[in-house]
Amino acid sequence: MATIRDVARVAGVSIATVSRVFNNHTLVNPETASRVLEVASQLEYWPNGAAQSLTTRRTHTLGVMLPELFGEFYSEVIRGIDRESRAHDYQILLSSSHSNGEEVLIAGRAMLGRIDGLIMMAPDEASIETVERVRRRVPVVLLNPRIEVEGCCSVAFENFSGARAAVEHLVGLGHNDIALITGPQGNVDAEERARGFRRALADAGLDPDAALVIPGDFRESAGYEAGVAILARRPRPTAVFAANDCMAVGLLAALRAAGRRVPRDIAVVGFDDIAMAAYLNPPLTTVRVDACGLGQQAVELMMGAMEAGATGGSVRQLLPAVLTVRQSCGAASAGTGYLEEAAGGAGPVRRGRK
Amino acid sequence: MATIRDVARVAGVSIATVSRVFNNHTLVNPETASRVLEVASQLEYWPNGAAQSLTTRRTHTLGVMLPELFGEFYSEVIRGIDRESRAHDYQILLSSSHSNGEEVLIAGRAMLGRIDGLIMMAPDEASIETVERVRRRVPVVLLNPRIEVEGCCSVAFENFSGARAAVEHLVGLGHNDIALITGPQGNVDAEERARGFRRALADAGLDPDAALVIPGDFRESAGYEAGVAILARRPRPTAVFAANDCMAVGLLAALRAAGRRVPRDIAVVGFDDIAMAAYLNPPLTTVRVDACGLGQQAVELMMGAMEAGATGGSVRQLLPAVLTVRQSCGAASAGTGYLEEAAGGAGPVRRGRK
DNA sequence: CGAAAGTATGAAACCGTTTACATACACAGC
DNA sequence: GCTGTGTATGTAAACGGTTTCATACTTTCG
Repeated sequence: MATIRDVARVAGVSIATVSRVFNNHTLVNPETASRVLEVASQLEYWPNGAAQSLTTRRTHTLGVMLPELFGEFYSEVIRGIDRESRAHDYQILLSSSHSNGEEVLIAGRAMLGRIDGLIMMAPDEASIETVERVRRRVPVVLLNPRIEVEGCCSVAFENFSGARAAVEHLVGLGHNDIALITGPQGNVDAEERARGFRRALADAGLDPDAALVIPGDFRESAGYEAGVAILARRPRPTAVFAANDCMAVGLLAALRAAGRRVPRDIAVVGFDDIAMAAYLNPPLTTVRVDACGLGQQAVELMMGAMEAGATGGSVRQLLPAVLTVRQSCGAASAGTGYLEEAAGGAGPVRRGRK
Repeated sequence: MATIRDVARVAGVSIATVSRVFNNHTLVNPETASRVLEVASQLEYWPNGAAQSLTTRRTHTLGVMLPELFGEFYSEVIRGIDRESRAHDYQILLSSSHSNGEEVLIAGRAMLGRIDGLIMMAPDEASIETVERVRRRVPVVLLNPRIEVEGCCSVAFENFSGARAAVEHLVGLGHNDIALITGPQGNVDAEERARGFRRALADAGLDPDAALVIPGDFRESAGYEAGVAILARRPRPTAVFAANDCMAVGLLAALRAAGRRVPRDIAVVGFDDIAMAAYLNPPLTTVRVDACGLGQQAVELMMGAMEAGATGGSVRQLLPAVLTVRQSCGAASAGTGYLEEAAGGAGPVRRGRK
């Protein structure tokens, strides 16, 4: 509760001097300084953050806005952001699970004056107004943006080429009736992955429009239901590409419940490479994206943008999405997925920085 | 960049009126109000958060401090905090991965004046000073505290009884040579779980000191190494209790790599019930704790504490830890763990709120 | 010895809000 | 025509810091 004034009074100096001591700005008499420090610690004086950022216009805080905080992917992103922010001495102000543009606007408003920059995940049309308004005061970095915004940096995954590689792999294994379980409509990642799926089929001389496409929503339950639908289909597809791993998990469960063997009866490929993918039965072939790295990249771009101020251009960055072959696609001949990766005596692998 | 003064000037009113319009405080002439609103939107005026919290002394932000942001457990906790905060219109200021007391203190200092309350995870001796200092200004809620702090609410899991139930279950299945893989030294959860382990053995007439205890650190790799050590032991334990699921995952991998079957050769029980536990091969018997619920509870206690101000007592809350029997312990006779839970046509279960 | 340069500190303006208090006006009741 | 009551708005003082500029006191040096 002690303010800078209290410290000044007790120490017998002016508030300017106290401020100088705490920001070791200009040279202060060492004797005075130690006296001030002494009094400050006695009074348990801690500078008030709000007041500081009001005058300095710096908050040492990064705003983070997510559409939802659901599933492992998002928490990995946050972990990446958090880790990198800490390295740069920034804290993060989190606001998530906004379902519509109005909410996003309110959240953005609440952040204003409290952040030095904003990292926004998967902005869509509804949140574009917020982005524009925030952008006029602090730098904004977009994660997997649906639409690029003039003057904003962005980081995204190579969803398209990742999905294409996955489906090409299935085609290469001899499959020519491949089903797709899509992500939620309107989701960029989902759409890009669907586009990659179609392109791979087309490139292989197959008709994308003839393929079975089941709408999903990135959740496990959607995968389960899709599995039921796929099993009912005649002729039955010989392979399925799920637009994310969560749905692949549900799909595997549905197939198992029906007594089908994977990959013998049906091959399955997912997307994301979540932590449990390697532990599934069978280990899931999927496309690996480094969610944590995405967050880190975003922070690094942000640091650059803050340094450059309004003069900096807007960097667009693409992070790789790499096909990771395990057993659910039927390509791997031996090993257990987990062991393959863990082998070498070094113990289990961890997905770490970069 | 427009301030309240700009709006006032253009609209031809005083700043007080503008402020009143935005806080729809006392009655303002509707005509004046709409004019102010009009000007404000034209000027893209957004109130400055830092300035607001300086005068009102409310930030609508909760501080969250974690020792590390690693593994699914923590991200679940954050999700719970985030979700509940949003419901109460609070944002969260996150600061994590502090390795020593000094860092915690700095982080706490940076938060001061920016938060209305602090939720601190797993505080130890090193961070106690920070807690004490913060506590003098805003309410503090402790998560799984190593030491209770006078005047702080806290939420924790019933680690002790959960672990005891797990080990009792193994004993009930006929095991009398049970090994323990511990968590990191100094971690409360780890120690409580170890205590539950010993108690269960003692209650069953077995000597806790005779049991094989392997020090771990909650990471997968520690579980793997522990597995190797356990297999080398003669006579070989017939069951293992891992202090968390991550280590159980590593353990299972080590056992599989050595060609041992679980639970036929060795029974395994974990703790936490992370998402992948039900998907492991075999599905992992473990003790379920609701990490997300922990976060939510913390926020609810915080809301109460903020309302009560300094007058409120300090609530201590315990959340249940429930044994969840799957197949790795050898008790379940049929089903696949996943299917058992997912059965009923309702699709896969999700761990949701409460 | 006096001017110039350097060091240590204080006074006061400012950051962008909220809010207690004062003021101004309109209208009712006597 | 006063006084009393509402309503609508303005003035100015906080809130807790940072920072520019001014001031006072030492040194240094020609």
